Amino acid sequence: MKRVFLKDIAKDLNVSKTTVSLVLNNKGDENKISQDTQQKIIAYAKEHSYVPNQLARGLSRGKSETIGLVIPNISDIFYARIAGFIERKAKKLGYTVIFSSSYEDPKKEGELIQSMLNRQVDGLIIASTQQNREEIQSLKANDFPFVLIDRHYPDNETDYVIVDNFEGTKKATAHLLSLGRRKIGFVTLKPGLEVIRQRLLGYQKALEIFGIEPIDELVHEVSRENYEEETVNGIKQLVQFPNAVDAIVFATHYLTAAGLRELKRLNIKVPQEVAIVSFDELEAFDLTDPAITAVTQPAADIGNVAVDILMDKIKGDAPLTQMGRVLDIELAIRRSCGSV
Amino acid sequence: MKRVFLKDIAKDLNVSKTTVSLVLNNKGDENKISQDTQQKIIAYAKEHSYVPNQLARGLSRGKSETIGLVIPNISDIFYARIAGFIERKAKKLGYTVIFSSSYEDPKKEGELIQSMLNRQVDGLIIASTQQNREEIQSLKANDFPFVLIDRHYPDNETDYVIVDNFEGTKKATAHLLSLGRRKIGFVTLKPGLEVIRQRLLGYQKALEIFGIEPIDELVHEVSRENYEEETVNGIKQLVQFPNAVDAIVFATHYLTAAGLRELKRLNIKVPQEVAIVSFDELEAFDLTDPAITAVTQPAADIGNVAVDILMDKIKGDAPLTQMGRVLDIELAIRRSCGSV
DNA sequence: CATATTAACTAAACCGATTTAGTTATAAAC
DNA sequence: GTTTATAACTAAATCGGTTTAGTTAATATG
Repeated sequence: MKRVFLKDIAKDLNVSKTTVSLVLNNKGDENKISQDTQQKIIAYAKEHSYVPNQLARGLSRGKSETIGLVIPNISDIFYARIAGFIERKAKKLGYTVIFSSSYEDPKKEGELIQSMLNRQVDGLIIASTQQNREEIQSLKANDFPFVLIDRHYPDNETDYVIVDNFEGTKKATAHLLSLGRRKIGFVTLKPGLEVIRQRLLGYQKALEIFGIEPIDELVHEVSRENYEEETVNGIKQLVQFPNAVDAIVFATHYLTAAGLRELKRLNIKVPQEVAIVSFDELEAFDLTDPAITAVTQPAADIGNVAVDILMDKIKGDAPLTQMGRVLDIELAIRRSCGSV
Repeated sequence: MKRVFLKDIAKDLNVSKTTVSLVLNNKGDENKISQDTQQKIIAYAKEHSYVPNQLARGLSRGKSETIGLVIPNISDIFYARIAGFIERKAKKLGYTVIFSSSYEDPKKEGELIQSMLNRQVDGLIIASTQQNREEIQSLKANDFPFVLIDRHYPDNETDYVIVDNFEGTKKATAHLLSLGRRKIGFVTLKPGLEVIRQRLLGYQKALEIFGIEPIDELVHEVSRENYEEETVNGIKQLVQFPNAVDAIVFATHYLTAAGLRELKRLNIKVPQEVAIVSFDELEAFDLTDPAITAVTQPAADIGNVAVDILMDKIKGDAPLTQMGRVLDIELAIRRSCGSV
């Protein structure tokens, strides 16, 4: 039951640590260790269930077989799903994942990245607050393997895997417009994130395509910290504005949930009076009353592609060019937009 | 920009590694290092943004300031929420969290635990598949710090933080009964997990209290791998059984979602024809049609208490007795049970 | 003035692996 | 019968810290 180390195996079998290490790392043959000795060592290791100390191994090899995941919030189902795919794929490749949530705090994000570097992660996957250009650039300058997901620095040449946010809200808004809605509100987060800006632009683009004059008051921006209350206020304004909206696009799943909650409280019929569409979704959005039309994000692809790219980087056989991958999003059409 | 090590600081300042190490670990005073020297070292370290290599430190100290989290599935919002609280609290205490999902595979769970031990985690938080009694017992035998969450081995004396599953379904079922429902179905997972057994027992207990004869056919057990299809079948059976049910209790959030989906497809009015109650919930359960009455689990408490107990263990100042904490659950009453 | 004490350090072992640069004994080549 | 090659190993350095057991010089004590 007591732990056994390389040293112990070596001593007990009267061979050197070197030999044991080579054999257990499958380098026995190439180092011409006799089959006999190899068998002995392997058998002994198995019997005593030897497992190498990863700290020691990591220290001496200069790598840890660990990748770091820095996201805004592991409790957000969107990131939780991505984390699941990343973990599964990483594990398959022999890597362990350590994660930390930044809660959208750039300072904290910087610390987390540092702390992961101290822990000698071999690579990083980051859904950045996008306020850490320095930090990211320094990673790049040091040729440290990393991939940005969900959010990237558009003018920074890095590897990234994101979704087409612009196209997402454009598609969503256009769908509402094509169904005859004309006064379309947009409930979103206060500016700061490029993804949020893209979603706004997509919304505006759709209006433009349909020849609708955008009205500033129809765009309601809430703070992340106090989004529930502010969304409530936003909805109240949007539905009583001199010319009230006949549809609302929400920029995130939680804004949608908060918004729909308030619409119900106000007894506003969805979609008859106000149709709604959500960017991103929660798991029960097909069961809500009404079921919510939503832009769905390919969490599996984001996670898998990110790990793929990162592994290329870590292995060093990555193409020299930085790789940006913009994944398509889909619009899951349900009752809340009034078309079904 | 280039990394600096203890050695470098020592050389540049003409002091020994020992002195530098002591000072940077706040042991300067107790080792009577002069204020002068301390200032010099601290200034130098800050200027060159020295950060210790955690692998080296971990190796030599025999601990890693890392805790391992083994859960069934990080993408399940229930575990994702718990993970968030664990991470936040752990971080505050200077610990990093590494996580892995077992996907309910006991073998995999065992490997994950091993792999975390190799990585020299200082402690483990495990939501076990409950098929690894050996592994857990061995942890305990070796006095390795760990806490079970969500699921525990009832006859194994370990620390754990769980919720009162029995009371949960009992409360839920009793609520339906008190509203006059008499034919109550139970859609649950195939046996295997103690938590699932407890939920079944709670359901049965409530029936017993109300003097209702339990009917085997009203309990429908589905496999985890194929739960969607089997839940669909289960619902079909439950509503057409010679004497069809007037209510259904679901044992997990995803069974509820699948079940409600099917009830809607069958155009069965909820709660008029069939009332439903869920054990555990999804984020939009208050927005579904109808809003779903659910037993809510205190994810924050589970996470926080688990970390508290684990830290006591790690610090070694834990009470010698094993600590079991059974947290209360609440019933969030919404429209699906027909009372509102 | 010899001895004990203390302040301010440091050399070197150690944690548990990996890896480089050899060594030794035997077999093959000339 | 040397020399060369090869098979089968191993000693020791290394990774970057922590920590134990001293050392040295200055000061205090009797």
